[in-house]
Amino acid sequence: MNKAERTKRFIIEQSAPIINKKGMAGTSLSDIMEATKLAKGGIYGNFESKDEICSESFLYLTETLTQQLDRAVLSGQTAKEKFSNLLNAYKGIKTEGGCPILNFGVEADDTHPGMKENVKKVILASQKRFFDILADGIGKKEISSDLDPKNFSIKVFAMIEGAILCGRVLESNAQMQIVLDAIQHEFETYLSADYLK
Amino acid sequence: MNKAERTKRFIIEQSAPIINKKGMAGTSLSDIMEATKLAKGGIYGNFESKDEICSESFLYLTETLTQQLDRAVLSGQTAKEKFSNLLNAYKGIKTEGGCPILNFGVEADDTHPGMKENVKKVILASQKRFFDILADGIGKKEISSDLDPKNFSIKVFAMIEGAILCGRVLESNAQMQIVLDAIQHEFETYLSADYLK
DNA sequence: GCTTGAATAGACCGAGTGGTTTATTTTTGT
DNA sequence: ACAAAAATAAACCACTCGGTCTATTCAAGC
Repeated sequence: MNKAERTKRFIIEQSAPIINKKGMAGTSLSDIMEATKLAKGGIYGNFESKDEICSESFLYLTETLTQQLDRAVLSGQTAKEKFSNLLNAYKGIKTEGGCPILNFGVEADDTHPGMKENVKKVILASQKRFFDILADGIGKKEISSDLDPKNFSIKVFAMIEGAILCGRVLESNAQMQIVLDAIQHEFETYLSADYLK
Repeated sequence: MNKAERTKRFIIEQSAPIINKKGMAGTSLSDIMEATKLAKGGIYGNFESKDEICSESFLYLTETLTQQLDRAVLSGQTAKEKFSNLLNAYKGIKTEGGCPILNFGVEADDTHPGMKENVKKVILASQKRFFDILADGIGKKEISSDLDPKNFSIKVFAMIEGAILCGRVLESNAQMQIVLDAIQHEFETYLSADYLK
């Protein structure tokens, strides 16, 4: 990684949490300059525009998140373990400023069609992460085929994002805990007897 | 309602959907001037600051919403009817720019403590609307006491807000429909036999 | 170790920001 | 109809915005 690449990465690392917190419109170049201690030229030598910094920040944030979640899934053997680990990973995540899907999604939906496409991809990938675990578990008779993996994935993802919102506004993790417990409980009702420890 | 009050209301009516769409930071005075066809003096004669317009816009949006939802609840006799009507009302709502709880909540959480308090109240009131129906239904033996009204309200609200986010970003109502159907179905499993038509 | 090209700081740009003031017009109560 | 009060338009304010440009500094390849 040469100097330019290192600087680019450094700028994104410093900017991403700020943009995630204050929003794209709410973050100014001077915010970024202050966070990076770089002058304007140093920023624009590495990026075309503020928009580009926002895009790459979103990518950076979601990649970090994806890594954590994927690792949690991989650390499980059975579908039950994978699902539970994934759920727990969502609880453990500590992205400064909250979930970037929520933050960027809400801001982009009416104003930034390009960014909306990025968020769209991440939402579908997040739901697919649940879906794959469930579909695989059903295929292996670990999970009852009464469970509709598509609908359940959608429901679980919606619940988690909603709980993140509530958690941020209410300044409490209580509701997230309630939601995750409920999901875990409902999931277990679909487990085949052999897998219910 | 005298002229001043009418003008104030007019400005809020015109501004609220814009702020709901573009966000507080993303909406400029000139946006509001253009929407109202008023000059800057006309705006600042009626409001102290842009912040005040944002606050009153949020109040206006949520009051409108609250009315629709409360009306849906009142139009039902039994807990089952009330709950189903409320769920359906959420589907029918057509607030320009999406749910203000989501929009304002996400933008305010890290930057506007006052606004965050406003959103907090509306979230709790929204959850309470579900809670009251459920608690009442349980009291009247219409709903099984196996259902925890507090946890279920939280779960349902989170799911709906998450589904709104997905609907906006994915530009489709499909996920909202899936989520509402799932809630309705789960709710019905708790209905006492007498009330299951 | 020098040359070359990349990286940087900071002055500068025009446009737009939220907000104020003033002079004028419009509405209102009598 | 008229006087008082409210409402308005628009010029004006200082400041910040995103973005450009140039002169200088830096780091790397030979």
